[in-house]
Amino acid sequence: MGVAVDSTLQGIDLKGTKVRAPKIGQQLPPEFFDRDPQLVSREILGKLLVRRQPGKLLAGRIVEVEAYLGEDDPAAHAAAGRTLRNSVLFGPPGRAYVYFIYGNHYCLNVSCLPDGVPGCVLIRALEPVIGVDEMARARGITLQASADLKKLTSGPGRLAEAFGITRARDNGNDLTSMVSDLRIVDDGYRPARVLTTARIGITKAAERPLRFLVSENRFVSRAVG
DNA sequence: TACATGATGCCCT
DNA sequence: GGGCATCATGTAG
Repeated sequence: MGVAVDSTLQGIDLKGTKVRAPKIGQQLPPEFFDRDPQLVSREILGKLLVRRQPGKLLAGRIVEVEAYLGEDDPAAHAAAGRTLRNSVLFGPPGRAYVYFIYGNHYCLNVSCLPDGVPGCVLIRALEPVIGVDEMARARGITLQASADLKKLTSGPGRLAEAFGITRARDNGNDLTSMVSDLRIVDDGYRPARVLTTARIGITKAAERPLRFLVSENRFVSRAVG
């Protein structure tokens, strides 16, 4: 293997296999997500997405997200109103909204705003922090060069696969609950600089600056420019 | 019941 | 930079 991993965490086994439930950081409360998705987007950058299961611990730092609003946002799944598929968006804040796209990929969002008001943040890229080997296994990738790390979680479909996120398993789960195996925590890290650009891969309302990313971070799905 | 679509990623040129 | 796989979902008929 021999691949170096940039990490701001210290004293943690990066392979994540023999870690005995370390306190990674502070659990984000539901109130954090009970706000405008644009504000949540900015502030969720730098936080850790954590998957904790028996014999498995994964963590990745959130470095790129997009905000999706309500009916005033034509690109949002909530724009056409509530359906069986998007009902999580209309529920309480801090829940996982997972959808299946292009017959191949899952994407993870976090619901925002109070119960009854739709809105979410799409997690688009992570910087791998804990459990790199497990992520590589899940992605079917052999880590040989440092550049291979970027293939693990740089993109919404990629990170979902690396973390084993599926609709059947995670949709509707409370990311702010201590008993949930998928959570978002704050370990104190703060991005030095946040950039804002147009959202990626959409046709409607494509000009709105609702994509947020950590400046200078190599794990974003697409460089600015 | 049929059909059009898509908040992607991978492979090829 | 462009083509395309692949299927759950929503909507029209």
